[in-house]
Amino acid sequence: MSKDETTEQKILEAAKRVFQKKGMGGARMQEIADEAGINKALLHYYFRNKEQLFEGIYKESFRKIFPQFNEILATDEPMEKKMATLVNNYIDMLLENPQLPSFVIYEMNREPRNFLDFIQSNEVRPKFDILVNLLEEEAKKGKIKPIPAFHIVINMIAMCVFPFAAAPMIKGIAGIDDITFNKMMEERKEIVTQFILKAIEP
Amino acid sequence: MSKDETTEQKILEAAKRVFQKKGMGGARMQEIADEAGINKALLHYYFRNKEQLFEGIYKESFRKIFPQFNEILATDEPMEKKMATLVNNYIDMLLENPQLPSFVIYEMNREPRNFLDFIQSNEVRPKFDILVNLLEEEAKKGKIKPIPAFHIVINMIAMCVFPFAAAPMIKGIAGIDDITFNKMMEERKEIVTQFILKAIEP
DNA sequence: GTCTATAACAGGATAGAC
DNA sequence: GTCTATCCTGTTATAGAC
Repeated sequence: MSKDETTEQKILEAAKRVFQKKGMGGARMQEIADEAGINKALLHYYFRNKEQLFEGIYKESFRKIFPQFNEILATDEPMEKKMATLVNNYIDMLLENPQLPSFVIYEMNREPRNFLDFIQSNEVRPKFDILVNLLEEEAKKGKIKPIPAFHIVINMIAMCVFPFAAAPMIKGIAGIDDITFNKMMEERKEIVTQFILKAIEP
Repeated sequence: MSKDETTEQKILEAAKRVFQKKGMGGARMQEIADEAGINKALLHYYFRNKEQLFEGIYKESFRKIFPQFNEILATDEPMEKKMATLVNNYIDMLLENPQLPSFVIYEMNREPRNFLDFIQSNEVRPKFDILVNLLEEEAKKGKIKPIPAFHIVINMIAMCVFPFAAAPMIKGIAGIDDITFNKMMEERKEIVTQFILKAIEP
């Protein structure tokens, strides 16, 4: 943590770590203050209350976890290449933010209303339909199997995201450490891409 | 809720609902008492404390979420049939316990040590290795593609479990209600099975 | 902006009557 | 077994000095 960060930045980083690990309910303002190297009062000086601090972190998580397919899909690469890039980028993002899946899954289930309000704001609305449309077109052209496109998208996201959400289980059962786990996830980029492309071959 | 349930049963059912939705940290003894139609004091009469009540619910969840592959895999059906049965049974269980994935994912990330202790007790230890072994044998025989078997198993579980963990997102984005969601998950039994079998064809 | 001290409250747990 | 009332600890939030 560099020393010339502003206090606000330090707070936000600390809050991110603590909230992502413990969730809104389990997080403690004291712990966030400690992590940021300040005290509780100053925390409240910057963010009136816990709720407000949480909202910021929560929204930021959406921006990352909902892939913005637009740029990738706008290229004129063939579908196979686009799919590979999507999987690669998504797994890369998750390697950098491994706590994101469990955090968002917990919060969206704990307070679905809150969650739904967020994703209806234009700012963080996920745009799966672009990918769904692409797949449907490919199916019409007979270039892929006519599986309902929505399920293909869910499968792709599931295979990318789930291992991170269930990381403690995978590490525990396979008996591997963090470094080996990360290597495994690197491997998955290629494996998941091939798995999907093979599955949707006509 | 039938009226001749014992109080203990009512408590356990209420606790299950509340804990699965809110987790250990977010759950309130008051809320569990309300759901069970009793008061807090009586809750403590039956279960000394929150921790103890929680542990029971948590362990029970493992028993359900870790498929005991043994019986299914012990049959002499062909591999394709076994895979189909696994996916069917797993999705059926999840349709009956839709909150299970998000609950277990949250708790295993919140307190990994606790989680690891549990799955090392023989009672709830998952037995993925049986399926891994089967797939490796099939690969040796050249009957399936030589993809690392561990990844195939993760993919299978991911495609079954993830949609339930991320249900609020799927419902919100697709704009569907619970009934439509459940129908979609029924659909997935066949779709996921075919998706996997196609993907691992030699 | 940052701190110490403290108010205000929520939530788990217990005492004791019935 | 079940209730009401209460205690006690931990946590959020604020007041006020520097």
